[in-house]
Amino acid sequence: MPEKTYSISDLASEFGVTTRTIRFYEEKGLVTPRREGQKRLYNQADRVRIKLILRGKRIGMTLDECVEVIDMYDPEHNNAEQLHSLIARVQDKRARFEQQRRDIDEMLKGLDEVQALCESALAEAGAAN
DNA sequence: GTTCTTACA
DNA sequence: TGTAAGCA
Repeated sequence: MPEKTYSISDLASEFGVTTRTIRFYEEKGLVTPRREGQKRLYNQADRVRIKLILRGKRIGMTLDECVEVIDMYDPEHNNAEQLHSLIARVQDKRARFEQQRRDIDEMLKGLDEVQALCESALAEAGAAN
């Protein structure tokens, strides 16, 4: 039987993105839906690809990284390469995010200090007047 | 009503 | 990516 297809709005609503987003991904070469005249027709593979791209984006991967990983798909050989590559990226992301968290904690600490200084200065001013 | 392209923010 | 214009 013929493969199920989807319109751009079908996928947009399913994944909670706008049609603009999907067309944008196409411009970037992340997906290449077949055309029926002018209309884009997405097949199951296109659908999965978009789903994977959005998943990658959620974990901090750039669109380019998503494509790199997705295009490594190689079921003929376990996908070992792709999986190892993905694991490496995940570890890298984790390290970066943890560093960012430390940086933010430091800034928060700095804010606490400044705020405390300001408040004590106000308290003294109030006591003097 | 839905999708498309193009262009600007 | 959002938004808008002008088509089909």
